[in-house]
Amino acid sequence: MYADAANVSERQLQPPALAISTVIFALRPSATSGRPTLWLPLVRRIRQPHLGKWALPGGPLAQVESLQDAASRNLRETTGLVPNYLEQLYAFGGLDRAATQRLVSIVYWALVQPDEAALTRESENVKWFRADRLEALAFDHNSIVDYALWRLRSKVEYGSIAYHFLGETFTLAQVREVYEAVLDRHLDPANFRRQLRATPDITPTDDYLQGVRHRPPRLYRYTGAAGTLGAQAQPAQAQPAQAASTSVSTSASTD
Amino acid sequence: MYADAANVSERQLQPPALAISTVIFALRPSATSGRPTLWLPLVRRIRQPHLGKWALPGGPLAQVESLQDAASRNLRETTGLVPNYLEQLYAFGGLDRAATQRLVSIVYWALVQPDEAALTRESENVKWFRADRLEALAFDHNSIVDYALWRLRSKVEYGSIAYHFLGETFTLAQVREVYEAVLDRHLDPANFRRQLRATPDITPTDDYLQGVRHRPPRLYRYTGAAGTLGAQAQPAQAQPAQAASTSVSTSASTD
DNA sequence: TCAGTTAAAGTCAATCTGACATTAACTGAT
DNA sequence: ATCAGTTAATGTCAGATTGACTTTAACTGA
Repeated sequence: MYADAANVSERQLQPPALAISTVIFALRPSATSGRPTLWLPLVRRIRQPHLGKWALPGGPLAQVESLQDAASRNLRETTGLVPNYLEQLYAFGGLDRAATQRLVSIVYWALVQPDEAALTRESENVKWFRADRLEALAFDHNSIVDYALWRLRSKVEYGSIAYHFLGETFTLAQVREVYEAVLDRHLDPANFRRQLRATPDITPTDDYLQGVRHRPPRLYRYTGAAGTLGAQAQPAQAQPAQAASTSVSTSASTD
Repeated sequence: MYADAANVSERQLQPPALAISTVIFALRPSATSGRPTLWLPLVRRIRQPHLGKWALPGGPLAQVESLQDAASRNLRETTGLVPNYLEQLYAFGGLDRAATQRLVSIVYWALVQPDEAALTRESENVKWFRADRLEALAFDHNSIVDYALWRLRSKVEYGSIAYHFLGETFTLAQVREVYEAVLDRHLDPANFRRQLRATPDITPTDDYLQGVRHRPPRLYRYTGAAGTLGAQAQPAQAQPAQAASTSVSTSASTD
């Protein structure tokens, strides 16, 4: 649309191309063990460069939308997903990210609940992959996913984003499974319970999960700050950092 | 150079303008109390929009440099500063950040040591300001500074960046003063000492600070991971997140 | 009714934290 | 030369937190 007729010297004068991509995480049962594990959806490249390889969903930034809106819209268009957690990850701008042009990618990361993830418009060119068993992706997308995984792990250790993997109500064991899948280690059920019961943001309901072949566990609900974190909240601002709850409304912010 | 002759419909087709800015922090003694407080350098706008207002140092991204190199170069050119800590803060891309054009700013944040800060090329158009007493800045730079302050505080609470405010060797009391200035609260000297002595990254030297009118305190040295953090290190990657120690070399990374 | 399973609550030692006390080492003033 | 003032450095102790483990509760399916 604009980079096609440019020769090298003209290209020098053009600003770098700007793209938005998103790393989306969801928990799905492992094919083998059945335990929940981290998965992410990728789309197949249908043009050069890297034609045929799998890549993060993404696209150019339209003039009339904010960065987060661009990420949200692109996600919906390419995969059908509407995440309930969406936050900026990092701006990648290395010189040799793309062979044909100077490309700066502003990357977001998102969490979706299992029922949402099940609605993905999967196809020949859109598929879910296990996050820990990725093949070679297009561009530098492998290292971007690694960085997103690192960020996910540190945020989970901090506290209050694990609930975005779960539905409205959940058992404490389900929360523990999220932690175990993300951090990749076993946690003592009794101690984990004690800690969760000590945090004020997670409230017991009067309901119990039915249909299990043992004592029915109580259901809980997350009642912390709106769509996002609790421990270290980001400052109330006009446009920036905020991880908005797009399940309510993409543009409705808390201020 | 490129946005000047464009009418509205042509502008729609152009990619958003890309700029790099940096929030630089240093500790300087307060004019009143003498205690160290947070300061940052700003540059006065010499063109529209916001002519005459103070703003974060920044400028356009050149085609041939990485994002971090662009931040580093721009900093050196506008203020003369060469920070020993430089990390990406956030990409700001709201629709109404600049009146005349769609502008996406990738903002970095930096820490400089007092002796480095003293070398600033101050002038009519470059001045240091107390971070907690800022007037109305150009664009959305007030909220960007607020966000950078929030990030600085959370990173300091975590652990190992406070040393980038200090020189090669330092007393434990000086480290405590950094914490107190950044977190803005009093810390018990005895307990603070106990915690620092427990971390392996901070090693005692055989030297003592001379010239004080009381028992001379021992000097320590930071011996943790290279230029950046220690507690939660970012994954080894080709281009991205890394906060590089530019006092060694901007491009020399650890991998 | 019993075996199997997980929920839920409790125990206990080890560790960590915050508040505070004590002693050490220097300077500057009398 | 001694003393008051100041901060360094170490120690004490009660209360909170953590990790490992035990016990009892509540369900299902054989």
